[in-house]
Amino acid sequence: MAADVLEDIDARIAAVLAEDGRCSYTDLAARVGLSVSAVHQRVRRLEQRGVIQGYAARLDGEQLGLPLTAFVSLTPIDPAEPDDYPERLRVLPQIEACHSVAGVESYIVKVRVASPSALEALLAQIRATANVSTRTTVVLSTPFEDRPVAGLALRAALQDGDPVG
Amino acid sequence: MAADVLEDIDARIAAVLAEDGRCSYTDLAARVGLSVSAVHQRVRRLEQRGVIQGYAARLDGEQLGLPLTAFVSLTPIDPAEPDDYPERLRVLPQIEACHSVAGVESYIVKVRVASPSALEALLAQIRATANVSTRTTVVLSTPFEDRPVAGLALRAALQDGDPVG
DNA sequence: GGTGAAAAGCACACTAG
DNA sequence: CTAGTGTGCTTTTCACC
Repeated sequence: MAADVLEDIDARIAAVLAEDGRCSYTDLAARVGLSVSAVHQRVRRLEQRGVIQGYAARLDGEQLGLPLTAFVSLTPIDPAEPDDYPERLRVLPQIEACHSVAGVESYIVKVRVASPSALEALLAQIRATANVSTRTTVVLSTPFEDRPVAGLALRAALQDGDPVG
Repeated sequence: MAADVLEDIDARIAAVLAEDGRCSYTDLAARVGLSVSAVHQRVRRLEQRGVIQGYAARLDGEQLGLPLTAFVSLTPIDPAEPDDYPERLRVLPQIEACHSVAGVESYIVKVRVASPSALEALLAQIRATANVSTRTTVVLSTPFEDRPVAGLALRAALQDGDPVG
């Protein structure tokens, strides 16, 4: 389905909304050089097609009382088991993301917790609910995160349709 | 217990905005059971305090022509070098996040590219600009990602102030 | 695909209690 | 914090190109 990459205008709309998710259609229209209705229509189409999956406030984990981030790599203990790990892990709200990966381990999950002891407890929960062994990498600091998807900014800046990669 | 965790109401406001970043103040007020002016004031305070750092559209990388995600672990080649890796890496738009971590490697970055060959090129760029060796873990699929920060949903659901973690 | 105009709704800054 | 007022802007739809 990756056959047709986004149109240039749509890419620029997406780029603006990736940076400022609350941008008004009026502003958006001015920035991309279209009428308000046209922009509105395009945004709705992007939402319907699932290119825009939603809008979210970016929150500061530290100020929310969850200063400790870590990546946990999971290795199944019983390889014969059905692979429903994501469903099992989904119930743990401390898990922010879950990726199936190619490598020695099967999954990488990103977690956010309040303290080292909370991390300890969470790891126990992960091992118990998913029947896996874990390897944990603690995050010391995060210079940057959640940057706009690659190429959008570039394409928007260049105002052309050159493929980026 | 974390010195000053968010007030309950603020946590619920943050939870709503984390899920629906374009929610109107009118809706928000109805959902958290406050007047519009009060909610407006609280949101502004949360933005000023940096608890809410901004708003972003969540985009589908695959549909944007960047179907390949990977985690790249970096190890400095020259340990005597000044540690300005984040600044050097920031110029590469394919890098979505950069974390300093405790472990064998010094950094983990998350990248999004169009193809395996684009990944190959990016890895060369990373090694060249940061003078590091790399270890790459390719993401096969992402069952979930960017979930609302842990505890917020819980606290909002329970509508009380029990600590989570 | 695009425009522009009209009605309804909302943001925002007030005020007073 | 609530409640209300008011202006201007935004959203949304509709007819039309």
